[in-house]
Amino acid sequence: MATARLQERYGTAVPLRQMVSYRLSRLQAKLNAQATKILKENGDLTLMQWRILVMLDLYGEVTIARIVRETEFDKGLLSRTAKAMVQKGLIATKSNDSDLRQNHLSMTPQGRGVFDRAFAPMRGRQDKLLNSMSDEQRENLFEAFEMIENSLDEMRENE
Amino acid sequence: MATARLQERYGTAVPLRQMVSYRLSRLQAKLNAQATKILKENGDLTLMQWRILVMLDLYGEVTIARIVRETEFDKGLLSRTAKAMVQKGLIATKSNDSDLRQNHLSMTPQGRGVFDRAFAPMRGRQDKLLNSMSDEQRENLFEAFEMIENSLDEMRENE
DNA sequence: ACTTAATAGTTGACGTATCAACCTTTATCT
DNA sequence: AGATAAAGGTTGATACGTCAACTATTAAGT
Repeated sequence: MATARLQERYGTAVPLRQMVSYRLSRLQAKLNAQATKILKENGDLTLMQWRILVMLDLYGEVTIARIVRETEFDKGLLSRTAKAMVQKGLIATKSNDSDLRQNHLSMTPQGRGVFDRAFAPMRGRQDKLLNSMSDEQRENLFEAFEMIENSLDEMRENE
Repeated sequence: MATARLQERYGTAVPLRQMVSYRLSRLQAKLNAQATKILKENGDLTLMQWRILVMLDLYGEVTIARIVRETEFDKGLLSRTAKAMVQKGLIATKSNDSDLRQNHLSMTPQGRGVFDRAFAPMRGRQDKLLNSMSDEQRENLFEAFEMIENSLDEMRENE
């Protein structure tokens, strides 16, 4: 493989369009920028703050460890973000008597208000993104995500 | 992922699996981590350094502005990365007499050597990722990327 | 029971990405 | 030509993500 590439080699690499990692990182950067902007304009949340609120909306009350298990976000980042959210009055913490390590997070009414305000535009943008494709395409896309992720997880194990 | 745990949903939100932005950012984080590791072990490049080398391999000689146009990477980041690569002897710069603003980047032989060494493992991982799906699935995936990106670009225009 | 391992969470260090300000040089407009 | 805008590139401030070290608490192993 490397030997076949010894001469003229402009374009020996895969074309840009087909570079998975690059394509994804570019797409993700755009999604990120858009979400960040919408959130800033609708309650001034950061993306990670929004994500924590989503978890609280989904599960009602969660620990940081649970969020880590569900999402694989970094626990350090989560810890810092949660701290800031408590200071802003968006969430409350409650320690668990039967396990003193745990710290349960929950939305405050104010947090709920901010979440509700950001929800519609965030949902709207997601729908716009997905509405450009058919149900089947959408399902295929999520399947592809899973396949790639699985294959990444596998590679990580075999080393 | 923990599917059994996902039952107790009282949120208004979409289930996690279907949150495009979240799914993509997680996938991208994993791809990123893997690539970073491979590059570190095969010549000690950073991801951005690798990407610049890929551009040089594809196009022979490029300016930063050209890379920005092709990839939409941040020009500040590119500038800094290129500077570091010159110091490491991976690339050379040559100013253009007919336009003194421009600065053309090209690979040094050493840069070529490093690129060649990293190429096989990087290509291998990409193939592994894509080989887990059929040609059709693969094509659909890239199409989906394009659709989402287009719909993002559109939204950005309409505001 | 007691030692060791695992889990929950916090913190600091560091690299990377993003954004805006700025300087130069070239294009455009009148 | 002269003024203004646009393009190429650099730099600084700042936010974000990642990793590892560390404390406290609980679970497991023998």
